[in-house]
Amino acid sequence: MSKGKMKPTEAELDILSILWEQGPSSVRYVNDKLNLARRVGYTTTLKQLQIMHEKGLVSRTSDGRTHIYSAEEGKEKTQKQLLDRLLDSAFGGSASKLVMQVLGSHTSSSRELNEIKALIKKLEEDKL
Amino acid sequence: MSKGKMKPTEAELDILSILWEQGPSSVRYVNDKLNLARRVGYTTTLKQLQIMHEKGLVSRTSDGRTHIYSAEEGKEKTQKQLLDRLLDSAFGGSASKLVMQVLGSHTSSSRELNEIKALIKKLEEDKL
DNA sequence: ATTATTCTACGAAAATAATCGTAATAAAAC
DNA sequence: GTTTTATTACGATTATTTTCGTAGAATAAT
Repeated sequence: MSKGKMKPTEAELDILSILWEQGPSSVRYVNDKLNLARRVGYTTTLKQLQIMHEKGLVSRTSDGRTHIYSAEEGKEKTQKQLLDRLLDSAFGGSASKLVMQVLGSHTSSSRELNEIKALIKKLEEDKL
Repeated sequence: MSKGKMKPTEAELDILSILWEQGPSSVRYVNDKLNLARRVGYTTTLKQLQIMHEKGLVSRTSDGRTHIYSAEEGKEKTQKQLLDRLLDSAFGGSASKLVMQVLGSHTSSSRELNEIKALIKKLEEDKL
């Protein structure tokens, strides 16, 4: 199963988020976390993780009888992949359009805005 | 069919992009455009547009026998909806994280960067 | 006016995603 | 040691999305 550009589905992304936040986790843990947001059966989560394992989205080790799953791709890589998809499909490839959109409709702290400004400055300098 | 928060699927988004760019279009036109990127049968596109019409994603008028479809929701509203979804599912709700990601991995022109800077400045002023 | 082309409508198949039930087994509790 | 609980494996079902074939009607071409 080549670790190629596998695009996670919605449900898979929910699970990946948990693994990113928590690190290696058991099915039980992931399922409990999922159930904070919506009702999902244990075997559903189990099956999802098994499928994700086949796809190479997660790896797993054994702790006694139970399996411990970890996100295989880093958070950043997957985020980039999803962003690229959206950028392409909904924003005609214009990163700045996307940025304007999201900055305009979500509040960011001064600290966050400063970070963004710093990045822009860096980008401008690199351009010279 | 209430015009509520209908989330377009991938294939629907492809079509909406075309309608956004081109404005009101016939099935033939949309299908031709789609086929520049991938092979899709005419009746597939037709059916998609019919379904989107039922969902209220597009409206249509008649030009003789042929139907002319238009995107019902503005581009911006749909973009925001999709961004919100991604922001939530993959970026834990942090707009700045998303912005940093996308700015860091896609080139933007000086002009675009200036626009973004201007927006940030405005946001900072509003904050006072 | 006959034939070919171009539409829409509609059903249904194929593909993909998500859910769960049951069985087997291991571990834990009693 | 027997019963209860927890875990994996796996098939099957359901739901959703995508695709297309066929039929019938309107238009265009010959």
